[in-house]
Amino acid sequence: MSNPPSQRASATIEDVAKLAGVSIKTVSRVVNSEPNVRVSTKAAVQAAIAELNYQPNRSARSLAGRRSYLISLLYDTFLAQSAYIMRVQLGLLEECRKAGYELLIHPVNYESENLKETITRHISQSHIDGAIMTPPIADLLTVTNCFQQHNKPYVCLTPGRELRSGLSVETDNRFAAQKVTQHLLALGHTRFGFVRGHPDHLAMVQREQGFEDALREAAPALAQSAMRVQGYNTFQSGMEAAATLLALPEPPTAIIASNDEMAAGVIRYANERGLRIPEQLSVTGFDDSPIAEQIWPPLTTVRQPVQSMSVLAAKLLIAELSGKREGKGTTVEASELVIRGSTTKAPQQVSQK
Amino acid sequence: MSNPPSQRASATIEDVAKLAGVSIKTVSRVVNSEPNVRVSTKAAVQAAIAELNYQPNRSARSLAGRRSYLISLLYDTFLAQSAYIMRVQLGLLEECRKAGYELLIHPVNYESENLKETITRHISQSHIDGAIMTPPIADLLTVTNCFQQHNKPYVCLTPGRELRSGLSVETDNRFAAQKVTQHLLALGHTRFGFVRGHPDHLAMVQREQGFEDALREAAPALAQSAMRVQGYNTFQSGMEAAATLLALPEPPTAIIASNDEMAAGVIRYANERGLRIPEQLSVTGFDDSPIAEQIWPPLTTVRQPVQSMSVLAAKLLIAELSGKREGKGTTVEASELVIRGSTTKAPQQVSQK
DNA sequence: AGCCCAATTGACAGCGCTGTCAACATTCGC
DNA sequence: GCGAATGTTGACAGCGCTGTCAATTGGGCT
Repeated sequence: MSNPPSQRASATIEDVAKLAGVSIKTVSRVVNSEPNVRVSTKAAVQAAIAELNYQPNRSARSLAGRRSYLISLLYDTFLAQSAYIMRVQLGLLEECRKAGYELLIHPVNYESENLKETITRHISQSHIDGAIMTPPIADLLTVTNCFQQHNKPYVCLTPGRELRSGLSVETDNRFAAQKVTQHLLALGHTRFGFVRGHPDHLAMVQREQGFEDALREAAPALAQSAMRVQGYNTFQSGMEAAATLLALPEPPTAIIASNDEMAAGVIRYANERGLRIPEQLSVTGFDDSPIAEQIWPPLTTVRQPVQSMSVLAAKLLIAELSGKREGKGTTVEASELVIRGSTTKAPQQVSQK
Repeated sequence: MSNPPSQRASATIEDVAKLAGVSIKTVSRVVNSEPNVRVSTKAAVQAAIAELNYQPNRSARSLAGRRSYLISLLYDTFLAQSAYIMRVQLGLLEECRKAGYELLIHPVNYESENLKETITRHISQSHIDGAIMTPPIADLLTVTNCFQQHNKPYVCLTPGRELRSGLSVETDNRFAAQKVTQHLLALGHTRFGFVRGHPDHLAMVQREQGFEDALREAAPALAQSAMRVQGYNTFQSGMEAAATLLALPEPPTAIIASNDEMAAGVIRYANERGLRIPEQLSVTGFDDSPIAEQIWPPLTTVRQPVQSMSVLAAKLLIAELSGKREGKGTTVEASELVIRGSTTKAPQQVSQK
């Protein structure tokens, strides 16, 4: 005879409590998986929740409690168009949805003067529970300190430095770059060009170190003669780097780019110049972003488990928020060399030392 | 002598009220730009707000009032990795930030059985004020009806159908496709291949109509002989479409793909087969996504003002939410033909009718 | 000056939930 | 079988803000 609560836009905790014949607080306990609820009570409450299709109100929860169930993804505006960030978003979203969190997307300019204020404001205004960030944001002490001060947990994806606090999910950039270089060495290449990544992105520096490691290990002279050019992670900067490298009197026969976009730029430039790839020039990238398979020839690169890393990052953060961190804060995921059509044996050289 | 409120994590409306010597409610009025506040009072309150760096608490606002300052972006999981969605996100984010809104990212599977429930739950649980959606989600009556029922405003980006209610930002797909086709006709092409877009994405159907329009206008026989192949908006499906088209006894000399990813797939397939582009085959895309400039040869395509359209969509929605809709709900933005290297004169034909 | 209407302001009751704490129920140890 | 320890439950007071409505003020007019 009473008004069915289903008519309401959404059932409240009170409706559930009434239906289950318990107090509001007990429903709250069940919803939040708190201990000390009798099994039979719990079942009754869950039945009521299911019947009313009850969804806790996030605003009320956030206002009353200490948690907002909001997680933020921070990245540089620069990356905003990258396939990398899309994959990160997907991974995070997947995990957030499972755990009942919402994801807030926050591109910020990492070079901005008032970055700290921007982030402080974001933290306090949006009431986020924690954040996940990618380089170069993750590499800024200003930012991580800010989170520390606010006592908000955060997870850095592939930070390029040791984290004083906070969690991280990393990958073996240096080792992977070493493997790429060794792959080219094994193909007989001796004249190398290296396209550096964005200098503020420390993971990029690690890639360069791996490159150096491999060359030095093979022959110090190689490291000597290899040419390094600065790039900025973009397709355009890859083209420019290629222009520089291929204009050398003794141009390289293999170019290692610190990411796929730049490698694609190199290939594109070489194509324009009529260079045949890989016969006349081998090119490698890093990341295995979609573009690696969409250009011709397809790119030899390093596959980063971006999506699984993001899922992991979300899991770490959510575990931390739930107060049940398992194990240590840093997790390393392996990457994998993917050999495609952009690399082959070095062209015949005039001489051999 | 009193404790400086700046020590607190964040100032509350009460702090501001005290400092300005007015009531909480008056501060609320100023914050929400409500009328009937004396200019001098308003100034005093604003000064206090500035001094305390006060940020209203979104949760409290949302709980007490009717607005959550949360907007959702709905799109199909399918699109989740596309450059298109990235650009949409950027545009929306830009505008949301200006207006103090947060953006919630919601990829959903448009083929899912319980899509309606998923969205209903999203609306009620996250307390969103409104949503912006892209096809194919925007083309589903189930979804738009759902928003209508909940009385939540929404904006559709390039919906393929007349909207019964709701706002939209559109572009002249049909006309643009016509222009592309005319460009190829002017280059002397007579054997056309058309790669259809995803059938559930109605804007893609409009593109096909534009193609038909142009052919019929030029010569009905052309429309007769043109070959249409189904694609699904992906690079991969573009490659498959190309395989079908180029295996024909009389393969086309020009292939019009309904988006850039598929066009890139066509070019990639042609490359693999050793076909020279554009000399032996002209290819066009649609959208002007980044890939258009990253492949070789660069793609002749139609530039969609995606970012400005998204900004506009956000503006429309926010205006609607603020109760001050200006003008009508549908806005059409112009697109532009961008001629690059993937199209040229038709190769010499054996005969001419 | 006196009266009325509109502009301006504030008191107060929640929004739906969680934290605190006290009340009550059950179990354990001996 | 009794007190203590523990498990289980609910009453209640807000969280920070907005909506409602009543109180107060200021002007314009006669």
